[in-house]
Amino acid sequence: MSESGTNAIVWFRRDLRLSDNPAWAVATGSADEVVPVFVLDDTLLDAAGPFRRAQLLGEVAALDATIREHTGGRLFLRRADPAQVLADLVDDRTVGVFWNDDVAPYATARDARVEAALSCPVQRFWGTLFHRPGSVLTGKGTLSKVFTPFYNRWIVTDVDPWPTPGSASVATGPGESLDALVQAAGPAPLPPGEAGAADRLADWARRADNYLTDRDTPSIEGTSMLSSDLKFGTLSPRHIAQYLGTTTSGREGFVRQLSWRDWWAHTLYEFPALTTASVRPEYDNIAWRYDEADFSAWATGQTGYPIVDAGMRQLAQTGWMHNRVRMITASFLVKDLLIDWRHGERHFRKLLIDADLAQNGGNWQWVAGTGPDAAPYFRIFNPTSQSRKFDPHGAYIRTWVPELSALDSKAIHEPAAAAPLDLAGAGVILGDTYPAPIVDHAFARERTLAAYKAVKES
DNA sequence: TTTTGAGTTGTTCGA
DNA sequence: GTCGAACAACTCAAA
Repeated sequence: MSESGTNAIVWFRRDLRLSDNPAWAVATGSADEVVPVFVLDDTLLDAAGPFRRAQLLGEVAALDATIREHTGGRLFLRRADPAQVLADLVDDRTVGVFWNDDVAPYATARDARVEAALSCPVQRFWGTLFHRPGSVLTGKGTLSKVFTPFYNRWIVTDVDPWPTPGSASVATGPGESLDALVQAAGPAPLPPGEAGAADRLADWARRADNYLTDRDTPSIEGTSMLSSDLKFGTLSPRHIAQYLGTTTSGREGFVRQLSWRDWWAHTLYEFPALTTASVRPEYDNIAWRYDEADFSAWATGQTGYPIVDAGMRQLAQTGWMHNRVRMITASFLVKDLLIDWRHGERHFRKLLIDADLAQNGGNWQWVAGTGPDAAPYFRIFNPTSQSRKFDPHGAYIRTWVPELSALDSKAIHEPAAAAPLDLAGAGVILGDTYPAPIVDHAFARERTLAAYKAVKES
């Protein structure tokens, strides 16, 4: 740090980029020198499974490299309590600490604590969202509980103008080394940093026109693959939307999904218990069953429903799952096994590279029918129909459930109903090389309808 | 205040 | 095989 002149501290959290970052931009225009800081929080690190952990560490290392390349400075790294780290950095030359806010309850509590511990001004921004919470409201001034009215407002809401970066120099103190942690975690699953994100966005722009049709086919790359960038903030949602435009129905449909992201974030900000309590409280009275063996079969991809097993194995092996299959597997846990959605939410949150409290919690509540604007409870996915419809040739199943790969495209969706000769010819022995279904869907469907109906009538 | 219309991604049944 | 309607009835936004 320079011996004289003012400085501004930028606390990076889940906005791991320099471009289109309001906290960074304002800070670099507010002082002679900027100190970029990242604090590794063991609470968050421990909550992350191996994939997100490796991605996070890769992103932090990449941010350091970007700062070095573009400014000659270094990211100041510490593994400690953020309130302590930041309070120690502040001195009488510090004009302020700058960061982009996060809607997660852990983050809002932590940030309040940090702000209280600091003796200098704090400037907070909403660089991780398209529109700030509270800025997209119904005519009555409330957050819409139905998505479409939210979207209709969202799409016509003016964006807050974001400032352009200033010319401050960047401090060079690197703090602690991450090398040991990075080495232990292994390489990031996705090419990290703004460079990796820019490549993914450019790639997506070549495919986005087909989004509305291709997004439902898990065997092809029909989705953006930008979820990790939105999680870690290597891309801003505004930049994504601006880059893609809405000139085709596919692009428009994708930008609509960015609106869903804001809606869930705004919802979590207003309802911090999104991952622990049903938004529709009557559904917290459902008589969930918790069967350890069933949950384990689901988590490890051994349910006997090939599309479910394929998805759960993709998650376990890669830290990512195709969106259509996230719905199918989540529906299976809740509506076929009648296991509380919160168990599934936690499992996904642990393993997903892109796990985001608002998105994961909101979408689990959507699947379970317990959330705002959720699927009606009687709309129960049939995993076999979903499989036939969205993986018609079984290509996705064959990739992740190789013991079924020799079955033809008719038999592969439902091995338990296949002819014995077909199974034998494909080397499949139910209950041995591949599990028999752990539950009968028709029975499970009736069981779930009854359980949901029971709490509505009480 | 009352009314009206609409609601991410489904399934099943019967014609 | 394809199509439309019923499912079961509710909540919410907006006029």
